[in-house]
Amino acid sequence: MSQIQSSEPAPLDKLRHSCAHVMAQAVQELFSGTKITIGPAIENGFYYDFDSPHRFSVDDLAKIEKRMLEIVKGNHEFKRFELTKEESRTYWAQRQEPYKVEILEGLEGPVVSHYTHDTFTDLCRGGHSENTRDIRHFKLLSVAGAYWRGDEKNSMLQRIYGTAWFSKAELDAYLTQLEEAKKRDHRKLGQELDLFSIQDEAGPGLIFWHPKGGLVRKIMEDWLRAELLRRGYHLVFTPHVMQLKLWETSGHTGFYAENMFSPIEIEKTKYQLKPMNCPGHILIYKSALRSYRELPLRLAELGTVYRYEKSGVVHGLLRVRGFTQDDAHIFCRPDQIESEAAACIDFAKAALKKFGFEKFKVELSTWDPLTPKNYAGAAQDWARAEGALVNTLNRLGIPFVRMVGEAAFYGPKIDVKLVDAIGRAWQLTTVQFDFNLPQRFGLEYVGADGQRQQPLMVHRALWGSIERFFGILIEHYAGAFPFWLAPVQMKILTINSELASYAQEAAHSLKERGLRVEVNDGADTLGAKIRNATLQKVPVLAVVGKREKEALSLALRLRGGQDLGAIKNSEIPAKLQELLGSDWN
RNA sequence: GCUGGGAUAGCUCAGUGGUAGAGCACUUCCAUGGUAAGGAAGGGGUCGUGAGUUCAAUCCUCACUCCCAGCUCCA
Repeated sequence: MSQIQSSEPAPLDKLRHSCAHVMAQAVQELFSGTKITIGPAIENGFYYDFDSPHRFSVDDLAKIEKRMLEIVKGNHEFKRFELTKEESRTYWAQRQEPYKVEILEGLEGPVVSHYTHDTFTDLCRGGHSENTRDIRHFKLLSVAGAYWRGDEKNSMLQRIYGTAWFSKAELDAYLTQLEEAKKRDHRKLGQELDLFSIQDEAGPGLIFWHPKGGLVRKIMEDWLRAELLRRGYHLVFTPHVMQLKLWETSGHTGFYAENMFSPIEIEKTKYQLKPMNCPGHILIYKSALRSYRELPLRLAELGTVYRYEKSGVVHGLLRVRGFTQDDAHIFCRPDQIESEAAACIDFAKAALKKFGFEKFKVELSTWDPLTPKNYAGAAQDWARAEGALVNTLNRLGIPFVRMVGEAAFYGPKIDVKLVDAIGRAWQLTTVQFDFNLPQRFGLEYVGADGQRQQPLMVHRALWGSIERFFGILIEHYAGAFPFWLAPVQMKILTINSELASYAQEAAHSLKERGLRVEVNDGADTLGAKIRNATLQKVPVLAVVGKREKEALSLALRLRGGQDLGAIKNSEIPAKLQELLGSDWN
């Protein structure tokens, strides 16, 4: 059932929602005492939430599917009928479906619609297939917990997820896609390619960057630092622990406490591990009397922060407890706010595009005027800040979704989200407007008229965090990093042991010319060496045999299979540059 | 944090109330091979941690830690 959908759902959504009804029927038949709640169509499928004395396991799914197939083959029509709310309440109360009774409370209008097929009826706004025979190609996927009405204060229901399609081909394609997504899971690839690890002995959500992952990170950071300097930022470094009272001034102990590690006490003074970089940059701003001529002052830091995340939410590189933000704080005059916000968005586009991302979703997160106590600052400041961000987005012609109540405690923000290989959306870029911290810290600059003024602040991170962005990159490229980003760009493989010294010499000379080259001169056969290097997704394989040695060359093969034949060592960089184009650097 | 499922060699996993096994990886030896796994031998595990039941626990019970799926929350 779904009472919150718009009037006419898409045909595929109708099919999926109908499939959810059929599943609910099967579940209620097979597991007595099961109460139904809601079961909408979702992207790629559907779910239904049940309250049941039975604990559903993956093994139950096959049983439920079998019964569903029988129901579907019964060629039952989906029939709509209406009851007044009062009639409906009686109906559901008699059937002992308390969740349906509760849903009714929230519905408007004198009558509510119901849908029936075979023996099953649901309170439902509708949008259904005509007949159960339309539902042929479905599969139940998983069982999980879900809070009633999505509120963690409510009881936990059991949710069964499934997928349904018009044709078998579409269903199979979707299931194959799920398999493919699993293969490019960054946690799996991170281990297989020896990029990073998370160690039980060290703690959850804390990342160890291995040599190869560290090298990719170094390349990412080099690109970013160069771009920061080119765009008028200053690079700074600030301490990881600072006195707790600084965080009281900033408001973090009040508004952000539940996300912070506990303070550390030393010599009777409390220190706080930093959850954000802003106060550090503010102290640098305050270290001198600033002139309006210095603004905008853009302070950037690859700043490592630590945040307490609930144990159930840490996830590979994508949700961690210690991470490095590509952070910056821009101190500016009120008349500069829109141009600075626009420059941030331009920078963000460049930073994502460089890594192969073209598509993303933009959200404008605003405060919720109904709960002002969750935010710092006055209503008119929030309105003004929001107006500035809306103007910027409109002027750039960027479509966005407004997210009420999603703002940071100190100001509204523009967020950019990317969708990963498995369809999850992850927040990366954030551009946040802040009129609050400048006030709390008493920031000033001397205006053209010699009067002290208060600057405004823009917080921004482009990749969000290097860990998260790296995780998404691994999945995006399925571990096959483009040549310029690959930790090992070329692997030289010897045919027999007599070629080891020539291979080392060739590697040395290519390294001198800036290529990241490794040699495999071990005892494996050539076939095994090729297989290993291929599994490591090395972009260029270079085979050395007697012929190549005599011609001072290497026989190159690109990832993907393109055979370049033997090329003289001295000509290799130029040849690769020519072939690889934008992947070269 | 919540619901459910897990934790056995570096990795992927099998297995049993009488203290363990495979494949890959690793080491050594043989082989010197031309584009996705050459052959042989060997080393390696307090079976996540701590209690309990038992003559005996990797296996059964409980607690904890961590991991996985989802929910809630977030960069």
